[in-house]
Amino acid sequence: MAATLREVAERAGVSARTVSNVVNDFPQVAPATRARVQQALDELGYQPNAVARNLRNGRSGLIALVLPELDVPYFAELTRAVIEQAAAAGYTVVVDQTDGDPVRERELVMRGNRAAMFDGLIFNPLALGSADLRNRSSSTPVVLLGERVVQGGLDHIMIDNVGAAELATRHLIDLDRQRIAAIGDQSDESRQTGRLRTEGYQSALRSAGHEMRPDLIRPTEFFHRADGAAAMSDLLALPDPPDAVFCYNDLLALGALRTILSHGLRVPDDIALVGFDDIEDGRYSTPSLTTIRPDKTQIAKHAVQLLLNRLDGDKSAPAELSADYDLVIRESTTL
Amino acid sequence: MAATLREVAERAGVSARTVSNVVNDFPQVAPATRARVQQALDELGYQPNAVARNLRNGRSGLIALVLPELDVPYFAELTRAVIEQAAAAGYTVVVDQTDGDPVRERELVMRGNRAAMFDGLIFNPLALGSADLRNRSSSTPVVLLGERVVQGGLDHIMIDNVGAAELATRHLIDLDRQRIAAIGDQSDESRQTGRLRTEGYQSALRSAGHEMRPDLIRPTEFFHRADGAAAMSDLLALPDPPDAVFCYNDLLALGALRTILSHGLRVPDDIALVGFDDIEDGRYSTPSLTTIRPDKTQIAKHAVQLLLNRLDGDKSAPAELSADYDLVIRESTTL
DNA sequence: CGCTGGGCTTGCAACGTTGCAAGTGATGCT
DNA sequence: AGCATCACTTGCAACGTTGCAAGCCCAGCG
Repeated sequence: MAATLREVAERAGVSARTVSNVVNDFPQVAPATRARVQQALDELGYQPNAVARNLRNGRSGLIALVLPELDVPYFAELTRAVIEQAAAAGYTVVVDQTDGDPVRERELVMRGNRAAMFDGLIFNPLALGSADLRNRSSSTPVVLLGERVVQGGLDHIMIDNVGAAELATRHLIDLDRQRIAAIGDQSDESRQTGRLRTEGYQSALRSAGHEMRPDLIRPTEFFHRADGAAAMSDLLALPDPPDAVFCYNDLLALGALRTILSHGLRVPDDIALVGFDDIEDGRYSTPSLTTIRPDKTQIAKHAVQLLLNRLDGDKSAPAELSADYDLVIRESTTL
Repeated sequence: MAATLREVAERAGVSARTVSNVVNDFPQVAPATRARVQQALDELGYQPNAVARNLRNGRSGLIALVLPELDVPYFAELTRAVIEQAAAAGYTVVVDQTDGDPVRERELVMRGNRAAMFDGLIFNPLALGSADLRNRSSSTPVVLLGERVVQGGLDHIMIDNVGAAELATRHLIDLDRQRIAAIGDQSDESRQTGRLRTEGYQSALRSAGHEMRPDLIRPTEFFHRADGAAAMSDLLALPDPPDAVFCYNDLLALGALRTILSHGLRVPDDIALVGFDDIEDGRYSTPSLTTIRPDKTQIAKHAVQLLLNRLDGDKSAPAELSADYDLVIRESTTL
């Protein structure tokens, strides 16, 4: 069905090469010829065959974005930004979900036959750790997103999790809260996010001279609403429950919020709440959610730019870039 | 860097064709040869070049999912389902966002050079109407999602919007609500969703003998939280405000909920609320949201299956499939 | 011992595109 | 008139893969 260069050439009475020159806007084509070829192109509705092009010039024009879950708002918003950035550079993004499954992550990132299709990868690991990533056999360039799993050796866009968690916790301290809990700690070695945020949380408490109560640090398996709701139930069941909670992401906070409200308590009057990620849901909850806002556009921009540099043969040392963040104060911490 | 068939062949002392036979598990290869080739494959870490393969057999293995916004939860959840279904069939999904911009929709779906890259499209139109879609010049098969924009002639997966809206409204009637409002009407010809849901809403009111008050039907430009919040403000400002609201999607309902609560009113005591889509946010809001739940997995399954059939040369008449839905009753309508 | 057949392997060509270098014809200069 | 120059156009080859049909070699049979 689709017309080829050769067919257009025949119709216009020129060579395929000349048609190619017209299609690609090469200067060395006589105006008259160009017009004639253009007409043939239009008549046949010619569309360049992307696959053949890609084979010819050795690139597929495709980059893969590999992340845990697409329907988690933070990732959905990040994905939007990555797609936009990549499109601006003429690249197309394929999104792959791993559900945090190490087998799927390995398959997609390490050597999966899928990999041969992509010029590069942007990878937000959940289960895969340093050991895995270090001996990747595939030569496709990767940029990592998220906390630092690998010490050097790979391009990486991250946020200062410790600093951000400190900022969030200090905000609660400044509100004169005495029993500040944390939801989202993770002991699992491969999941650094939780560990780093706990580090920041503790550091803030310590420098404010607060008591450190291990029972106020609640681990969760995932970062979903359900985990936040369950952890909050546990906290409320304590003999001496918290008057403030720092949740390691907004979904946890929204789950916790639901539990608090259904216990007849008020936010922030009884319990103040801070989240992380600044997803849209938190801007419209009641009360709206105070949160750490990472600059998602900047993350996407850096990631795509870094990857494109590698594709252009940039051989410089692996980069580690930190994205900006700030604290957005909303109703959940404002009396 | 990546090894080619020829290189493997040289190393194993056979022809490229034989290596290809091994890679593709063809039966006609002597065990000894197979073993030797396999070893060479392993040693070189051979990965088939997807682009060359695709050129050879005329398919790219790529389907595009074109939708308005990826970071709207309904679409994110739908996208997850489509990716899973497509992956099961060996296809890779490229997600494209149009932001409801008719120019971008046209570019992507009608003839954009992007289109030549995809074997097929799954398209959820927002701005493009029947007139546009009917004279598509591209020969790439399309399956449409959403309300029926085109009368026949194209494959289509839809929900019975009128029936679902009737069900939602009847639920509010059964609660003895007297002044039932609707948020999300759309006059724009190309956006049928709003119109159809209004139709169902009105039909339910009519058959229950309820008064029809035009001032209780609020149009919105988009289906975002902000639109719901604004429309709800207007409704509350009426001399005779509603005691129940049917919102045409969950985001509108969450926005409306926020407005209601911030006015010191209670849900469902003062105002009962029903949404549409069953996004996860609505399951964790306070109160949780009664909503129409379309079977997203089924939608994705039908869409992918229908598209794959077309790719396999199925020439049967265009199909119009309706996905199932049901009413999920939660706190926003339970006293 | 020669011929047939089957098991296994191979070379060629093509998918649609573009880089390269060579080709064409007309123009201008000496 | 002859030659260099220029503007434009072309054919060839190759990207890595696989369908096709032909080829090779050995076993088995007459």
